[in-house]
Amino acid sequence: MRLTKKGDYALRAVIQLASADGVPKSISHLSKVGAIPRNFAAKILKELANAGILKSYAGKNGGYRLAKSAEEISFREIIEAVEGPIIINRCIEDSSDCSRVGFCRMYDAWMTTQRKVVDLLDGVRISEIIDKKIDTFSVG
Amino acid sequence: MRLTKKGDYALRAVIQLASADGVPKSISHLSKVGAIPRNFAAKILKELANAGILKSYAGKNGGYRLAKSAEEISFREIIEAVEGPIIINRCIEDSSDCSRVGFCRMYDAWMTTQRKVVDLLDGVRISEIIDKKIDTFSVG
DNA sequence: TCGATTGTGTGAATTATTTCACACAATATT
DNA sequence: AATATTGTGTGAAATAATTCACACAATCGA
Repeated sequence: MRLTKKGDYALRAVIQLASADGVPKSISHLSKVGAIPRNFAAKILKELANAGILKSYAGKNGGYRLAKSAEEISFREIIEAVEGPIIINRCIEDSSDCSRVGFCRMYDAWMTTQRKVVDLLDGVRISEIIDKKIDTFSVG
Repeated sequence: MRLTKKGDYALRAVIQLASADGVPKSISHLSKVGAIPRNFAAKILKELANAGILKSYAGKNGGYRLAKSAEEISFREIIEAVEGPIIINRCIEDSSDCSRVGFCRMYDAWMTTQRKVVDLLDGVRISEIIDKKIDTFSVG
């Protein structure tokens, strides 16, 4: 019932890039400034790019930048990109996993709760974080 | 970002007991009917009792029953009883864990989101599940 | 072409979760 | 009181998930 470090790292990186004005930032830089282990950062950034949140540029002066505007990127999108779909209870994901299919009275309740939580996280946009400018500088 | 099996099991047991009209049900029975490994069930039920959600009765014909009404028991309460406090992001729980304390722009956003999620889960009451009577019988 | 950069795949280390065993304490029924 | 039944508490084995390192391939810019 908590965000993994991977998800946290992903958020940090995206926040960082949202403040970069479209200039690509390298894995090493994002790793350093976000306190993310280098190779783990590489894997995470790659996944964010696969999800269409970031865009990668290879070669010198390359790196990652946002693939769309900060208004269009939500907490949910980032979290799901690296952690997989937000599934509040397994039974929603794969009911074959549950021997009680068909007569479990919890299913509807979970479906409803699930949707509410996802909507909630979908409502939190990266732009909201960025707008709260803090003079201390950088690190998302 | 998902409920553990332990939390799921806890919910099942409570739902089951909420339909038992105050008659104590044994660990073995709850284990069987809820498809919960026996000793794991014992541990979970004990924790629910410690949290004041259930009440235990030793001896023959003993077992567990609700300690209060189904209206007073929420998803949040049950989940927190067995999984510990719902902490959506570690930094909220223990900021010393984060090297970025003081200049991280995410903290406020997490605090707000955290509160919303907890409120949401607190709003889901066991009675809601029970009220949706299903003829198929039992197992929460 | 050279050097800096990203992409990929494997797997190990670490941590968390899940499961269970075992010995003991408490209670109710007879 | 005896006995069967229930819960209590500790801990540890088994599994699964998470986190990260390493090595090398591919790509771009100058």
